[in-house]
Amino acid sequence: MARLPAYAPMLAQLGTLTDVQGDGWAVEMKWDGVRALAYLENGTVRLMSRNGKDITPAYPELQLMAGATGGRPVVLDGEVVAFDEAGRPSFEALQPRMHQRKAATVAELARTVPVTFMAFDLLHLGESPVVAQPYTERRDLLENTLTPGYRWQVPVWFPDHADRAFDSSRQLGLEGVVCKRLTSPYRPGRRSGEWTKVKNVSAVEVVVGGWKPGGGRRTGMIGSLLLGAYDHRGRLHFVGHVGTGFTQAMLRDLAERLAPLERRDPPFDEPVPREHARDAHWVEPRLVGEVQYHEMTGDRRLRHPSWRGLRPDREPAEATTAQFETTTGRDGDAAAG
DNA sequence: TTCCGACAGTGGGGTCGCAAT
DNA sequence: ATTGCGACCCCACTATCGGAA
Repeated sequence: MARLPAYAPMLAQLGTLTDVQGDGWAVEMKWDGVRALAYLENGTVRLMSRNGKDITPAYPELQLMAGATGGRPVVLDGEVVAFDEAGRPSFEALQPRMHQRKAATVAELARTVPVTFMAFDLLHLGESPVVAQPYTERRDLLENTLTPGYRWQVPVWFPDHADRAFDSSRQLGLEGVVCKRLTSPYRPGRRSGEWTKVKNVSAVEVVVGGWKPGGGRRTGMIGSLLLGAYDHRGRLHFVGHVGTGFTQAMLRDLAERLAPLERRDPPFDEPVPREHARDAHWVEPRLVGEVQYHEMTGDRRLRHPSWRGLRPDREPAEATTAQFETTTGRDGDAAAG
């Protein structure tokens, strides 16, 4: 029997809701997990990461999926997802699973969160590639080929109305939506607007409490900024770094503004972890800037932060941790004591 | 001519494994 | 035993270049 050919996953382009107005779109929820192509043949499941690494040993429970196609060899595109107690996809819950190089023991598995494979596309069926067929055809084939199981699903898609689906994704605490052209073929390894992702992002104001020098092309310039926000008692908390989103001009401007604010000690009212404090230059917490981010991590740090620019119209006191609480939902402020 | 896509290179949070201390 | 570092996973972003539109 012929071995299944290797594919590279098609990638989505980042866009906004205005990019996906009108007819002809399939709208799917965006799952916050690990992208994987699943090769099902000869009673086994082989999982390959976006970069072509074999990640099969990390997710042994997905081997059961091998029996879900009636013995037909297939290549599936999907996302490996872990869910938190609230039933929402949680990249944080998935992280302990991601680095497994060898098959996990039963005892190890019992201590971790099980994963679910969300199969959203079909690239190969039996002896034939189906990548040239349009989205709708591939989805029909997928739904008729893969029998859903306890640890794998074929998530639904919606025709058009990306705005409504996007609202739902926000309410459900999901990452956003991915819109795909109904007529588009699967283009392995390519990134184009035929797949457009629209992500839930939040913007907050933060105080610059320090900076770290850059390396490589950023040698002699700012590498990243150390950010803070004030709690309701006026204590300045460290909320992470931002190292992207700057243009060359912004980096020069920031360096000029930060130089006269330099001080000896960290301005934060809590210790900054040593690995973050190393090489850091501290400044008076006067500069307020806007940062876009995806979510807060369990350590109350910004995930996927990017710098938007200075906010000279804001006072440092306006950069509050309360901004984060409204975006993360539950909290309870127990950390303050 | 302009625009798009691919690539390289910078930066982030996080985990794990290994070598140096 | 601790620490530092790179290799992975997720990513945002800038700057550049060649080719398509």
